[in-house]
Amino acid sequence: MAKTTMSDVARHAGVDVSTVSRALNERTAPMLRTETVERVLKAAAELGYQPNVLARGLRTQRSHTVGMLVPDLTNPFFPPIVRGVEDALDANGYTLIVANTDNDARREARSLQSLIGRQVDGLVVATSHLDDDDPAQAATLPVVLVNRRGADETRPAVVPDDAAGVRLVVRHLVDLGHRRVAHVAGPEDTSTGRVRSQAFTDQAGTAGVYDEDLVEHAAVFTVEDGQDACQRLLARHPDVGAIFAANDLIAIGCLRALRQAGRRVPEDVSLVGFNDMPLVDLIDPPLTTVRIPQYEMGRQAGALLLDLLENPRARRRRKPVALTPELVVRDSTAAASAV
Amino acid sequence: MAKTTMSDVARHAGVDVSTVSRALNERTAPMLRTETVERVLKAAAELGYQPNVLARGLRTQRSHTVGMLVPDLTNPFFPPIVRGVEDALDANGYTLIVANTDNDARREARSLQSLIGRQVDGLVVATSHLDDDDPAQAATLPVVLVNRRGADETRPAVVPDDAAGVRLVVRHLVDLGHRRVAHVAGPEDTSTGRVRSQAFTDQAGTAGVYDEDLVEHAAVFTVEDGQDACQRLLARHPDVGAIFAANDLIAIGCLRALRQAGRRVPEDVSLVGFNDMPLVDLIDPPLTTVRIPQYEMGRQAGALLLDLLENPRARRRRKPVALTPELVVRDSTAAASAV
DNA sequence: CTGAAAGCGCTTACAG
DNA sequence: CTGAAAGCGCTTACAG
Repeated sequence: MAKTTMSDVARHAGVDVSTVSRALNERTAPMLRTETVERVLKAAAELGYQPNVLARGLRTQRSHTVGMLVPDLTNPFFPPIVRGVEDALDANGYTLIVANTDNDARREARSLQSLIGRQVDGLVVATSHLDDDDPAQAATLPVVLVNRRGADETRPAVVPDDAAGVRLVVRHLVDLGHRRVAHVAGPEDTSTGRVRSQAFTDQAGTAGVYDEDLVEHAAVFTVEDGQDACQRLLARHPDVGAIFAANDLIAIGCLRALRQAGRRVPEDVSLVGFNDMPLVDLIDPPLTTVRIPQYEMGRQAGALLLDLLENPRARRRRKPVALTPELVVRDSTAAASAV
Repeated sequence: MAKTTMSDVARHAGVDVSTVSRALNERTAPMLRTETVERVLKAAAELGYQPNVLARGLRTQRSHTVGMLVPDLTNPFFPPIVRGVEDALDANGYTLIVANTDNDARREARSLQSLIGRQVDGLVVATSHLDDDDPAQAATLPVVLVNRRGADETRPAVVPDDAAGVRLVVRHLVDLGHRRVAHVAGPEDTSTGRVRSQAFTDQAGTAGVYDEDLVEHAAVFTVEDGQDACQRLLARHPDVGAIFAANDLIAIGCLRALRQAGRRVPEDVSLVGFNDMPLVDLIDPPLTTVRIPQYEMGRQAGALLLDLLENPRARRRRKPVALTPELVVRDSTAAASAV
C-alpha cells in the first residue's frame, strides 16, 4: 500500500491536483469556493493524506529544515539547549537535524556538507571550529551562534552573561560576611575560564575583597584538576573562608580537597560552582551554583534564526544577546563563622 | 550566488546531466569512459557541487533519513543511545531526525506524522506510547525498538538484560560476604521496577540470601522516594549489611537515609545502584552500580534498522536482542564487617 | 473560481 | 558509452 499522494486526493475529490494544493494551503484556500475546499479536506482526511515535505521543499526552495552543530550531545550541558531550539522551530513547522562534531574540525566540515546536502534553510552553531570565513556556502546560509560569540561581535548569537553570574556569586558570598574569598579559576586558554576569572577580579575588587594570591588556576575543567588547584590554594592559605570555582566539576574537586584537608563545607568553607550541572543538587552537600539558562538560550537562538529566515530584510547583522544566569543557593554556602 | 546544481556541473563539463549523475554514482560510473568520469569529477570539485539529497530522495523514493522517537533528550540516559544510533546510520549515509515526545501520546502522534511527512525510511523508537497496531503508516515503516520490547516478542528490539545486571550485583555482594542483602525496589507499576525486583528475588534466592522482609518499594524512581523507602527498611531492619537499589536515584536516596541513621557507606552498609548515571562516580562515596551499554544499544538498534532497510528480504520478524550490562565497582561497596 | 502546464534537481529506463 | 525523455510530488504563474 503506497503512500497517499496529492493526486490520489485529487482523484478522490474529483478536482485537479493544483486545486488540492490550493485547498490545503491556508494562504491560497480563500481563492477557492468554500465547498471545494471542504470537499478536498474531506477527501484528504479520508485518505489520511500527509503532504510530502521533501517534494514541497524541492519546488519552493525551502526545506523548512534547520541544522544544528553540537560538540557532543552526551555532555549534559547541550541537551537543554537543543530542546530549546527544537521547541522554537517546531512551533513554526521547522524540523531540526542535530549533528555531533566532537569538537573535531573534520567532522564539523563533513557534518556541514551533509546538512547543506539536505538543503537546510539555516544553521544553529554551538561548536567553535566553524570558520567565520568558511566556504561561501556557510556564509550564504543564515547562522545563529549559541553559547559562543563570533570572531567579530556582529554575528547573531545567544550567550550566557557570565560576568553577571559571577557578580551574583561574589555578592552572595560577601552578603554572607565572607572576606577571604578565593577563586579556583578555569584554564586560562579557554574563553570561559578567562571571562569568569576576569569578572571575579573585577567584582571582588569592587566589593573590596580581592586578593590576587587567593586565585589559583585549574589546568583543565575537571574534578582532578580542580582538586589539585584547590590543594595548592589551601597549602598557601589554609584560612580561606569561601571558594568560587569556575565550574561545577572544579567545585567537586575543591570539595574533595577540602575534605582531605579536614575542612567542612559549609561550616568552615563556603563553596560555589558554576553551571548547575545535573545531579549537583544531589551531592553532599548540595552545591550552591549558578544556573545558565540553557533551554532559554536555545529557544532564543531558534527564535532568532526563525526571524532571519522569515524576514530576509531583518538579516542585517545583530548584536549578540546575553542571557542573565540565576544563582541557585543550596547547602554548600553559609554565613562566615564569627571568628 | 545560487547553489550549484547538477546541470551547472553538466554545462561545465560539457556533458548531459544524466552523464553527471552516472559519473557521480559509484554504481553507475563504471559504464562511463574513465576520461568522462574524471572530467565530471573535476568539474564537480571546481564548482563545489553538493548533490541535493531531497531531489534524489524524491526520485528514488528513499530519503535516507531515519526518525527517532525519544521521551526526553534532557534525561541523561538517552543521549548516548541517540549517539549510537546516529553513528551507525551516519556510517551508511543516513541522517537521523530526533523528536522528543515527553511521553505524551499526543506529541508522539504529532511527531510521527511530521516524520512521515519528511519521508523517513524507518523509525527507531525509545518511547512507549506508540501503539503496536497504529495507523497503517506506522506499521508500513520498518521500526526498531530500543530500551523497550514490543507488545509481542517478535518485533525487532534492542534492550538491556536487566536480569543479568541484577545477577552481577547479587554475586558481587555475596562475594563480599554479605548475607543480609536488602533491595529497595522501584515502583511496581513500571516494567523496569518489576523486572529488577523479580530478578533480585530469583538471584538472592539462588544464592541463599533472600529474605522477603528485606525488600521495600519506592513509589517512584526518585531520590526522595528512595530515601523514604530506605528509612522504612532501616526502621524494620537496622542490621542490613548491603542494599541493592533499583536505580541510581534511589541509591542516592538510600545514601541519605543511611547517613541520617548514622550508618557509614561502605563501612557499615554496602550500597549498589543501577544505570551508572553521569556524575554518580563523583558523589561521596563514588557509587558502585551497573552500567547499561546505552551507546551500544543505540548502535545495534541503528545497525538493525539499517539491515531492515537495505535488505527488505531480511524483514521477517526478529527476536529482541538483550545486551549484557557491566558491573562498575567503586567505593560504595566493601567486604561485610566480620561481626 | 479552477484547470493545464511548467519546473524544482535529481535518476533511470530507453534509444542510438 | 552517452544523450534525450519521463517522472518523483509538489507549487504557482498563466489561461480561461
